[in-house]
Amino acid sequence: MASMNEQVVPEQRVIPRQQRSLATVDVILEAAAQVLEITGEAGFNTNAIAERAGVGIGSIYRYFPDKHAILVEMGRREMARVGAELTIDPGPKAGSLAPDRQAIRTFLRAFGERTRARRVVVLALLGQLSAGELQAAFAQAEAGMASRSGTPLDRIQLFVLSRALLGAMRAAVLEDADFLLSQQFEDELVLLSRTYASAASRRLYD
Amino acid sequence: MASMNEQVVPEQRVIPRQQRSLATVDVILEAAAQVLEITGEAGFNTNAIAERAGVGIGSIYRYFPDKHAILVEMGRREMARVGAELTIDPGPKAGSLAPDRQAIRTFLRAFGERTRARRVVVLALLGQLSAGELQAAFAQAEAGMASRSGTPLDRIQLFVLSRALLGAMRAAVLEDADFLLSQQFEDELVLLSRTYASAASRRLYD
DNA sequence: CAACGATATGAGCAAAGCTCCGCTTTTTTT
DNA sequence: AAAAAAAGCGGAGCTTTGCTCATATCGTTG
Repeated sequence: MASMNEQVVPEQRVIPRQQRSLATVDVILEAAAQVLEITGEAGFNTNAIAERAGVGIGSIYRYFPDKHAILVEMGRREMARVGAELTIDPGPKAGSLAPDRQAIRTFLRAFGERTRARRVVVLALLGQLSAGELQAAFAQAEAGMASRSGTPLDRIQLFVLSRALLGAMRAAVLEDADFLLSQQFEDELVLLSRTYASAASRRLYD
Repeated sequence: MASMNEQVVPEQRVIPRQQRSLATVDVILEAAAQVLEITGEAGFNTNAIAERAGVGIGSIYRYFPDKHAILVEMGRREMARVGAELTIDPGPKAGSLAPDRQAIRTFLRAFGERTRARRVVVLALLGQLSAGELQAAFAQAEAGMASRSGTPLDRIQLFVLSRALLGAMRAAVLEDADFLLSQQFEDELVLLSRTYASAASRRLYD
């Protein structure tokens, strides 16, 4: 269903070809983020977005099939930022168990930073986007865990590990946990990942 | 904010006193569930609910402050069913590590059963209800983990453990994982819980 | 049975998502 | 460079939907 190489437009809408239209899309998304920050989710409506962006409502619906798609694209871009930090991430050469920990820490910090910068936006995205819509964004991180050196996990184990980590991070953001950016929280997530991966790869059930 | 002893009515709405009104609330909630199952989230609107329930729209708003509150109450009742199974749960007498595992298994199975019975409803609830709205429902399970015999966890560790488990279950339901009711999935969650709790209580960071 | 609170109703209001079609700008064609 | 075609833009207004409110009926109590 999802295309792989266009940058911007979801679903059966027009693909922008001129620079003008790409700029319009950017303006709309930026306005949407601002509306969200200023008026909260309650005031997040298409008219307000159009007005703030200085474009007609029609222009929004030229590029987005519906209002929700705006959120989806915002999420995609937000997560791309976080994902980018993961790839830039100074992957350790020494083939120890280190990759996990480093990736988790990087991911968590990038996540935390975005939350600080755009709290309401991240909240809305985590709250409104479906699992599938967020999944693609996290696929990168998941792949990282899979390709870890010494611990081959099957698909169920990989699922459990990635969703458990995501669930803890998600909850910390949504519930506004004061320890989101703390050292201990990072440590706990790393510990969780490490202990489970180790036991799971050896299938130490009971 | 939340009251503690009324059974039915959220927020600043009228508390029903006559049997008739209690029945009305039940009828509305059942109709809401049916509308959700039949027409999906798209068709989940107040008019449809009222029509299916055979009551006026006004009657809905007599007992629910807004549409979302209907979902919240549905969630509360759904979770109460799951929670009930937890308390009935044959808690093991021998003070081993068993409580966790048993609770997790019971919880997961009850969860899975409700999902089979009312798939769309559970999906909508997990998708639409906020963390805080679901939190109360899971408080019981969390308390169970806290009062486990030999492993004292601090609040961050408890948060990580409970949200990680919930995150994995939630994702399995939302993403329609085929292994939701499988033995291995249960085993993995128990393993996750056991390995992390053990290491965390001894603070084995790195 | 009178009177009053509790319960029920549904027309209709207000707000918001979204369409439609005419207008303007940019690109392509000849 | 003019004309034609394509792409982009706008906003009045249609439609849906959440929700209110004035009115009517039911149930209970003295």
